[in-house]
Amino acid sequence: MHAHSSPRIGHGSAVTLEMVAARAGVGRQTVSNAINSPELLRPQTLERVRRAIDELGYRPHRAAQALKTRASRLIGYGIRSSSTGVPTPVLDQFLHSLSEAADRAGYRVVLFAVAPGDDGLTRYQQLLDEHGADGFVLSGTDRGDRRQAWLHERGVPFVAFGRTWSGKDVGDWVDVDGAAGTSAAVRHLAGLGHRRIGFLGWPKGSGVGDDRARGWQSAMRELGLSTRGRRMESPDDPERATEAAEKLLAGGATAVVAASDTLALGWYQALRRAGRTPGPEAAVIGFDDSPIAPLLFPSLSSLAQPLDAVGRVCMQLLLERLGDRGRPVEHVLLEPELVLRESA
Amino acid sequence: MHAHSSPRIGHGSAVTLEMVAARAGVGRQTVSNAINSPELLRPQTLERVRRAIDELGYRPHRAAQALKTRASRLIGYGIRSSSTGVPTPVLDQFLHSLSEAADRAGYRVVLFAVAPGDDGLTRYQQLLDEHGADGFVLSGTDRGDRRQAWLHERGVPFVAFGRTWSGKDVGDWVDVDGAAGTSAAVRHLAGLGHRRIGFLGWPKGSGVGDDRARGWQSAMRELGLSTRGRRMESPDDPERATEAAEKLLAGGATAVVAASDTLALGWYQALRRAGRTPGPEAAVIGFDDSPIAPLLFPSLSSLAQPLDAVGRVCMQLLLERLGDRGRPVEHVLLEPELVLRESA
DNA sequence: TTCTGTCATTGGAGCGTTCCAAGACATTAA
DNA sequence: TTAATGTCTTGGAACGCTCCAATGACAGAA
Repeated sequence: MHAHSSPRIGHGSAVTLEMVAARAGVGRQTVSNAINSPELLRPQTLERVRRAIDELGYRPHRAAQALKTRASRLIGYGIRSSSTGVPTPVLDQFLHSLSEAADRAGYRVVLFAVAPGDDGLTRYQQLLDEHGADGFVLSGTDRGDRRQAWLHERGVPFVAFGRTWSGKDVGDWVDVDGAAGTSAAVRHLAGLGHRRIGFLGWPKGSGVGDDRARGWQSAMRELGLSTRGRRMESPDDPERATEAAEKLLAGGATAVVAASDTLALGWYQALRRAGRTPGPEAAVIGFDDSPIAPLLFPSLSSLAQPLDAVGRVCMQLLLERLGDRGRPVEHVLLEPELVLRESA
Repeated sequence: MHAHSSPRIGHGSAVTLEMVAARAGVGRQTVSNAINSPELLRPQTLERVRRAIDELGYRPHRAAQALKTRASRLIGYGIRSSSTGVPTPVLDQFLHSLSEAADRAGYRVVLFAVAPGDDGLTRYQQLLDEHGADGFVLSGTDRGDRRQAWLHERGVPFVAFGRTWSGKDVGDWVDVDGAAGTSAAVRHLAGLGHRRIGFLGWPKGSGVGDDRARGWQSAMRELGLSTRGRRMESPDDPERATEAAEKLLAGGATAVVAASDTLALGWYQALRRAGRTPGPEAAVIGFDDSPIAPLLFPSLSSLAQPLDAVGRVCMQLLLERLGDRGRPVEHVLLEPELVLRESA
C-alpha cells in the first residue's frame, strides 16, 4: 500500500484500467501487469502506474476478471437452518475466521441456503453452473453425506469441516479431534483422583458422537479403569439427559465426561435432584464450551473447539487445492482445548 | 421449472447462450429473452427454447451478466468476530433466513470480515469499488455507528438490522421492538400477581439496552407500579449480574425482567445464594431466548427475537430499495415473542 | 552503419451476457 | 399488387478484464 497525503479523486464508481493507463501515460496492459505481474515492469514505470492507481482509487472489476479468468474468487458455503436441532455449533466464529482467511487471499465467502432436510446437491450444482463459486467449504458432514463424493466426482475443489465418516475418504478435511479431547478430560479427572468416570454420550451412530465416546474409552483403558456400565446415552434433551445422568450416578460414578454441554447439564440436574452440586466430589466436563458454560453455577469445564484455527486451516487447504487440483489429499486434526472451571 | 424425464446432458461446465440457441434453432438473443422477457416470445418458440435450456442444463454465467448489467446480484454482509463479547447473537438463524430470502430473489449473501475494533468502512469501500456487492445488510449497529451515514452519502442501498440510534435517521431498517417485549413481560408478571417487578439491565448508553429498559418503565407506569429502586445495571458478566440481582432482591422485588438471558442468570444465582429458586415466588423473564434457556433448572422464560422474520424483512426492504432508490425510507419494528417456561 | 537479441510495453481479440437498432415475416389496408 | 403496420426475431457492439502475439527501444556484435 502507498502512503500518500492527497485523498482519492475517484468516487470508486467507474474507474477502469483504461483510465488509469491514460493517467499514467502507459498502455492498458501495463496497468494490468502492474497489478498481476509487477516484476515485468521497469521500477520507474511501476511506480508511476501505482501512483495513478492510488490517485484514482482504482480497483479491478471483479465480474470482468471473473469472466476472463473463469474464476469467481468466491467460496461457497451452504448454510442450513439451525432450527432443526442439528448441531451447527458456533457458526459465528467459524464463519468469521473463514471469511477473514479468504479475504486475505483475495477470496470471499458466499452463502447459499440449503433446506434442512435436503442435502442441497442441486444448490451446489446451480452455483457451479453459474460459475458463482470456485470451491466449497462443507460443514455438518456426517455419515451418509453424499456431498463429498458428489463434488469429488466432478473435480470440484472443496474442504470439509468434519471427517468423512463413511464411504471412501475423498477430499481434504479439517476436524477437531474429539477423541483426543475426551481422553484429555478423562486424564484430567483421573489426575484429580477420580476412578469411576462415566461417559454421557449421544446415541451411537453419529460420527462425531462415537468419536468422542472412543476417546473416553481408550483413556479409561490406558489408565486401567473399567468402563462397564459407565456409558449412558441420551439425545441433546434436558429431561433425557438427566435420566441418563441419574443412571450413571446410581452406578457410582464420581465424575463424568459429556459429549456436549447440554448433556453435561443433565449431570447438573441429576445432582441437584439428589441434593448435591457439581464440584470436586461430582465432577463433569462438557464439550463445545458454549457461551453459557462460564455462566452456570458452578461454572462448567468444557472442551473448546479451536474454531478460529479450523476456519483458517480450512481456507488454507482449500486455497492450496484451488492452486493445484492434483495434489494429494490432506487431512488436519486439531486438538480441542480443555477449559477448566469450577465443575472439574 | 420444467418437469422432464431425460437427465441433463451438459456437465454444467460450459454451456453458453450460443449453444442453447444452436440447439433450439434460434438466435442468441432469443434465448436471452426466453429467460429475461419471456412475454416477447411466441409460445411455441418459448417452449422450444425452454426445452433446449433444460436439456443442456444451461445457467447464465453470473460474471458475464454482472459485467453487462453492472449488478453483481450479491449482498454484502460485514461479519465481525464475536470474540469481543459484543452480542452478535444467533447470527446463525439470521444469516440463514437472510440467505434464503436472497436466494429466492436470485441474490446471494457475500461475507467480508471486519476487524473487531474498526468500523470497516474501507472494507465497504473496497467491495463497492470492485462491484462486488449491490447493497449491504448491516447488523450490530449502535450509537456512533458511521456506516449508515457513510453509505447513505454515497447512495448505496442498504438495510440495517437495528435502529439508527443516533444522528439522522437515514436508511431503511428492521428492528425488534425491545420495549414492547419488556412491556409484555411486565404485564405478564403483573398478571401473575407481582407488583414489585424489577429490571436488570445493561449500563445506560447502549441503544438496545435503553430501549428494553424503557419498555419495562412504561409498562410499570401504566400499571401504576413504582419503579423507584427497582432498576439495577450490570454488564453481561455473571458475577456483576448476581450482585445487581441481589440488590433487587434486597429491595423486595418478587419478579424481574432482564435485558439478556445472561443477566437473568444473575437472578438465578442471587436466589440460589439465598437458598431459594426461581419460580412463581421469584419470577424472571430473560431476553433473546438463547439455546440454553430451556436447559436451565428451572427453565428460563425469555423474549425470543423473531430472527427468521427479521432476515426475511431485511432482504425484502433491501430488494425494494435496489429496485427503486428514490422510494421513501421504511422502518419495520417486529415484536419479540414471550416464550413462557418454568421461571415465570 | 546494419543486424541480432533482449527486454519492456502495447493493442487486438475474446470471455458470455444484454442493449439496441434493425431485419424478417405475417397480416391488414389501400 | 403494393404499402403500411405490427409482431417476433436477430446479429453487432459493448461491459472491463487478461491472454497473446507483436511492436518498439536499445544495447552489443558484425
